Amino acid sequence: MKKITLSDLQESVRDNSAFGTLNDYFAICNTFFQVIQKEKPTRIVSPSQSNYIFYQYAPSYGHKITRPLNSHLFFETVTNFKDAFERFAAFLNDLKKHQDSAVRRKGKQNYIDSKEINKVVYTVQQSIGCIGDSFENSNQSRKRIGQLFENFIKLIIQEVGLDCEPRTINIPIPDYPGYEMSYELDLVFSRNKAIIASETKFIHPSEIVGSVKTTSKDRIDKVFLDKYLLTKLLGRNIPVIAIFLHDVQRAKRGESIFGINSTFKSNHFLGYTVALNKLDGVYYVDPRPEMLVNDRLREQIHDFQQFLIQDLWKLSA
DNA sequence: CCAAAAGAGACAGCAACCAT
DNA sequence: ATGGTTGCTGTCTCTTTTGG
Repeated sequence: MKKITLSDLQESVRDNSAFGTLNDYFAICNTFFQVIQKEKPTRIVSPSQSNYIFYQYAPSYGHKITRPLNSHLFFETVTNFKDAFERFAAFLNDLKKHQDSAVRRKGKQNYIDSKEINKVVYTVQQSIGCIGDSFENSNQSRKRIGQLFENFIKLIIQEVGLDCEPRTINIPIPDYPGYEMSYELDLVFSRNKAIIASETKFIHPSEIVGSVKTTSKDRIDKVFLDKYLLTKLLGRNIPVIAIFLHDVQRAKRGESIFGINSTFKSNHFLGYTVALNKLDGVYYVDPRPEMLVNDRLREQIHDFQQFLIQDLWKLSA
């Protein structure tokens, strides 16, 4: 059998046809751990925040450094991850069967309390991110990582039984007859199966718009603007939610190149909330500590697991 | 008052999609 | 095919705020 290397994984990330099912995501992550175990890249603990670590790849990959990984969420070992992914898949199956948040009453409370859903999603996506960080062409990697995260979330939402697809809609511009804006939406989802296929250029009242990005950064503005524009130009309230993986990046901190920076602009977030509109849900797989501490932020920002178990069902009820 | 941290903005190159 | 538009994200740099 051929030995699997990091460049094989790079190949997979570049392959646009390689991620049609959740199992494809399991497979690449699982393989990533095998490669890590074999090639043993240097593991570095961030001096500025000790729960974040980096891997540094071998000389043959240019000593490239991965993105920061939150060790509270990242599994790091093959067996732990394998078991956790199986529990994750089984839980999605339960959600699909019951079609509401009631599963939490059926002996699943321990699993829910463990917050393992966030860990599985985080580990899968960050392992893909780490593979991307070994690319020669970093911009190609960024593009693919963003696409793969969007696709991953789409598959999860589909897996619990909803319709969910990216969509480009045309919004008519009032006062300018014949003119319309073309507007790309990351995800549109609904429990109302039949309706979606028929109205692909518009948003049906039962549908929710989801914006999916790995970090909010300066693009948080766009999410608020989406809600504002869609609601204003379509003449009715359009529910818009946002799903982010995290909001940290590596940064030089004094002498060290292994520092951590937050990329979440909390004051802009609150400013947009007041001046434009409140979003219908903001979810992080790896929330920043301030989001859980600050009362204003805590009202609006929750973790991804809560979206999947509770809010998704309330929103689309 | 100064150093460090946080905030904000700019940028890179690629990809997807669409109209022509 | 071609060109225009929109979108992707990690890092660098510059500015502002913080805290001792």
